[in-house]
Amino acid sequence: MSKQDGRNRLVSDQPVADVTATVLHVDMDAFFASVELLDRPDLVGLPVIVGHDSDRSVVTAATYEARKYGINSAMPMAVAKRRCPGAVIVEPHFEKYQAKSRAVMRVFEQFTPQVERLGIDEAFLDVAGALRLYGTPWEIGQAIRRAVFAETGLHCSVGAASTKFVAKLASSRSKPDGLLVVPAADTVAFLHPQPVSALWGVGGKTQETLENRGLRTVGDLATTPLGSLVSLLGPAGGQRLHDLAWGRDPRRVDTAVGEKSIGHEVTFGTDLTDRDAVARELLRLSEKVAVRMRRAEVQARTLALKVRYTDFTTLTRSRTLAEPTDVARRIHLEAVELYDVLHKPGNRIRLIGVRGENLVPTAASNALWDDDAPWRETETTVDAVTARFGAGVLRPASLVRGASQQRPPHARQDIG
DNA sequence: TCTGGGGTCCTAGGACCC
DNA sequence: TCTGGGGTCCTAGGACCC
Repeated sequence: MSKQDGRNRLVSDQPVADVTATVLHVDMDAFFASVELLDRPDLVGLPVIVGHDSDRSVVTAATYEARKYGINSAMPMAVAKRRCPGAVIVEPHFEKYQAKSRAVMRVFEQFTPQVERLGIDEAFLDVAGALRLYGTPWEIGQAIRRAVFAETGLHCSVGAASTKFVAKLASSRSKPDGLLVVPAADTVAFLHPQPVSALWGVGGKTQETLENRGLRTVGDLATTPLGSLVSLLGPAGGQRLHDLAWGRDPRRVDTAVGEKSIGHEVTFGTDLTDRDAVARELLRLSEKVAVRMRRAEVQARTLALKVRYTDFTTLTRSRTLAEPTDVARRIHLEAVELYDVLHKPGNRIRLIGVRGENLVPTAASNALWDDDAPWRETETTVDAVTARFGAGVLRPASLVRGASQQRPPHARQDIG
């Protein structure tokens, strides 16, 4: 069974026979920092911080040795350096993390195709169909941890439960390098002593709201009438927290979760005041966004601009287009127009960002003007195009290769 | 202590339509 | 002349997560 160890972890260090905890959450331990240590074995055992060593940056990741000094990710680098002046600061290498991430995900897929990636260094696995082949969730969890280490040299922690949320909480309680199985029957007993901040979606603000009402543990939330939680947190938030407090989490492991938006943003080393300098940055960001959208074969129906001023005031402005786009110049044009409405001489811009939202698959609309794709006039394509742009678009001229680069004329008019 | 960059989800108000 | 309710879309802001 599970037990608390000297480091305040909860771990299942002996085999657990349970077969109800078929949702696994695997979370890499101090992922970015651990990847860096693979190339720098001389730093093992030292407090290491991954991040840019500059005024305006924050900690991206920290080894457990650094965390002993109270250093956490998202903490301002200046604060981290003050807390541990001897810490070694290492520049991040995201391509390296991406590569390791792919290697780790491939290990997961050896155990089950039911893998839902969650960010770069975690995943949910539904192992219900793998029990016959690989044994109990406990045995599968241990096998995964061994295989990940053998394949990548990295440690991970595994939580096993009957729902996603409890599995995720279990992995976090078993860190680092642990495994915790929470059988379905033990769920409520496991949850109720936890602090409210253990619940998914309870951050600093919500925690404060709840504690002001005397609600400190998950058990407190569970015994609070649903109506009280709803009036405190809104209909969705109240219902969700009440459900989670009783271990109810209807979300299934979903292998096909696609991106809902694609964006890039940048914080300047020195604030910008010049409108044209901002416009140039917007072009750079627009190009990055466009490239990623084309790679993902999606287009954005809505474009959003984000601006943060010196005093940290943050504004967003967005516009929904008459037809979706993945073209950098077009994204840039909209972003600059949105910015020009806000621009005032003397404004000091700390951050600027561009994001494409309301993503739609590229195929149907692009078939009209994509020179690389041979035009195939099928009934379904015609129907799809007609539904989107109206019948007038499908004039013979627009079907000629070469002329196809032109957008349907009327699609231009009602933009903006 | 002074706050990155990638995202998701929720709320609320207004427009618009039936 | 004054006034309904529901549904959907759009926009802006904020909390939260990794």
